[in-house]
Amino acid sequence: MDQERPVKLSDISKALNLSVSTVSRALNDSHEIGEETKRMVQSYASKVNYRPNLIAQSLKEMNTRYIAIIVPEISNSFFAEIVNGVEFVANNQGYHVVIYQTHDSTEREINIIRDVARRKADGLLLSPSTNQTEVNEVMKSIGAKLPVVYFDRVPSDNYCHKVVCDNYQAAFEATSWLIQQGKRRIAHMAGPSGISISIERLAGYSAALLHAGISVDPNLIRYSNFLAREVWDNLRDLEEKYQPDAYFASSDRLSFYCYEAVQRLPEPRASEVKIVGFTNAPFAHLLRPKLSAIVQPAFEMGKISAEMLLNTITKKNKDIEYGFIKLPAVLKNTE
Amino acid sequence: MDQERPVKLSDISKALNLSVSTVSRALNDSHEIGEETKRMVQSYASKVNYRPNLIAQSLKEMNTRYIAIIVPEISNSFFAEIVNGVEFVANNQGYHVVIYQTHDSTEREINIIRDVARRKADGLLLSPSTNQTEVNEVMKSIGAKLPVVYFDRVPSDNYCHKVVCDNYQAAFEATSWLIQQGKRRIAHMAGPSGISISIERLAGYSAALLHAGISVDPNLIRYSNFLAREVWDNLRDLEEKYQPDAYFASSDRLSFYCYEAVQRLPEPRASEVKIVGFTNAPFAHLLRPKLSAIVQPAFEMGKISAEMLLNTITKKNKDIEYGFIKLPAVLKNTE
DNA sequence: CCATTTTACGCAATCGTTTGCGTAAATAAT
DNA sequence: ATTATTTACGCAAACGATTGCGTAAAATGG
Repeated sequence: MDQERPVKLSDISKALNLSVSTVSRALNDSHEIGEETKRMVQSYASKVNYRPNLIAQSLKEMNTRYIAIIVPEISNSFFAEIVNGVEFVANNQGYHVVIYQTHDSTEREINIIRDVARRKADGLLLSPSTNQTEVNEVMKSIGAKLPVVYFDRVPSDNYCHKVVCDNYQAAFEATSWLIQQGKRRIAHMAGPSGISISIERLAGYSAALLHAGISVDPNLIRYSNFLAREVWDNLRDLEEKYQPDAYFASSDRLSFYCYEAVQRLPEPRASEVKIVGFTNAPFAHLLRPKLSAIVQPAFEMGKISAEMLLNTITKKNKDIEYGFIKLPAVLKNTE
Repeated sequence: MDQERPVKLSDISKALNLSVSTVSRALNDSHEIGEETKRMVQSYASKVNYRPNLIAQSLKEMNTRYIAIIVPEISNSFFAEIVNGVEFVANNQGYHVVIYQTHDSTEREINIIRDVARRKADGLLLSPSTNQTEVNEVMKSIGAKLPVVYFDRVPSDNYCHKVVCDNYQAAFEATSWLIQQGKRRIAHMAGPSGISISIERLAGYSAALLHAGISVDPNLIRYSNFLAREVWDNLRDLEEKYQPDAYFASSDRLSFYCYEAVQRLPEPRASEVKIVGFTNAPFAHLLRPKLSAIVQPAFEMGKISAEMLLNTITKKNKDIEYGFIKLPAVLKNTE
């Protein structure tokens, strides 16, 4: 028969005529409990299926053995892979990973950060949608030593832990590859102008053009907020006025929206225009015509982020040594 | 200056020369606290950025105001949409949603369920990878009144809450459409044979064939565990021996693995073989040749699941009335 | 054989909240 | 003016676990 109510230490202590503290120590295999008593307690506990109440434990220990990760959208393969890398490391060290998504809403993001702090997560992995100063505000206001590692989109200052891929290099290579294919009028579909990844990818794109002796035309650079409508509007405008011969899309979603819009163009443009974009979608290589992909080492990024975070959690008394890791991305699905 | 340590009730009570209980009541707007005192306390609390410790609250209240959802893989668009539906409802009612993934591992699934119980989540949404009797075992052993709603993959018994899409109908329509297209040798790439969705989809497939006067050939039915390798092996074998003229794939991942394998076949088969499969991938419609898609109302399923769960959580004293909701799926991307 | 250490356990405080109950002072009722 | 009621607050227990400290009994030492 199944008990109606989870069994707790005092249930065991009553049943065995022992004190609660003795039971607790016996279950934790303390040296100050007799071997025989330990066996008694442990066998009884497993018989009645005792499981310590993690809330009570957390309150006492002031840690929760879980870390939180906040991402814009879990369905985005890039972030899903990051989460998998994080789980891989965290689970090995006995930590659980709690996933939150912001759907690119600043309000949600702030609420989640506050909640994570109030629930006393042991650490936080964050790729902020929100602008930097606002994130700083929130971080201050929670008034706690909540260890944070930023990934993908990171603050510019150096007093925090950061894990990114080499966006500049990746954008440089992608753009250079398009140039090698004979393209000269390369449009850049960029993300929001404020955030780190947009800035670095734009820089790489510009550098590649200049390196090839092509001047950077601001008209060919379009910012948008990961929304299909904005990408489509930008693309229509570009097509009407400038007819680029290639597109470089700066993120997963932008890549697909851009690809879709190009495919809807009348021939021969639909098949002539080349597209290269950041994406970790596992099925991107199935598209015809091809979508050339800059693939980030997302799983690895997740692993490293989690390792950095867990390090600062366990060595929290030591002086902090801020880390900044930058990993290479690779260009795939070229011909 | 930011405080080093989160401020707690006793900090406020000392600063204001009040008792902790008075402070607590003042912050909770209790009627037995004077208006002036309330204002004092509230303004001071917000000045020092007081946030109640949710762990302590949970321990006292014996609820946590969050629900857990366990899915095989968050990168799977179907499950990601479900999660979004769940969040939509839960957040509106003041609940947080904690997402876990099993990666189709029974061991992970069981560990997660145990952990969810120990952390005293107020409820659980579950699409079990694990076989039914084993799940029942675990549910018994946690010895708690943890409300559960099953979705997608559900147990066969009627003493639980369930939300699914009409798999039989969807499979019937998909298969019938292939028959209308003139296909007769339709292979079925099915999921693991034990679980509800596989059984129902197979039934719909078979019924459609019989309805059209085509006999069901067991050789054309292949089970697999959502692994690319298995799908590819099955497909190679089918191609060598039976040369089906169409494939019906029974899940998101199976659809893409199957599509990919077919595209690698030598022409003219690659473009002649028609494929229809379950998928909620947002970019499935970009594929050429087409992948016809059975799209499940995932967001809706998530919403309904969450509503059912929150109902049983808040009305837990009332007698339980088990619900079983079945929603229609639609066939898209046909010509 | 007595003094000292070790063994094995219990008592009580603690983590940060909430809440039932008790009680002074203030107000209202008679 | 005396009693009854309300108002506004404090004390202490509780949620379930962990742990420092105290202390009998047992083991050890000289």
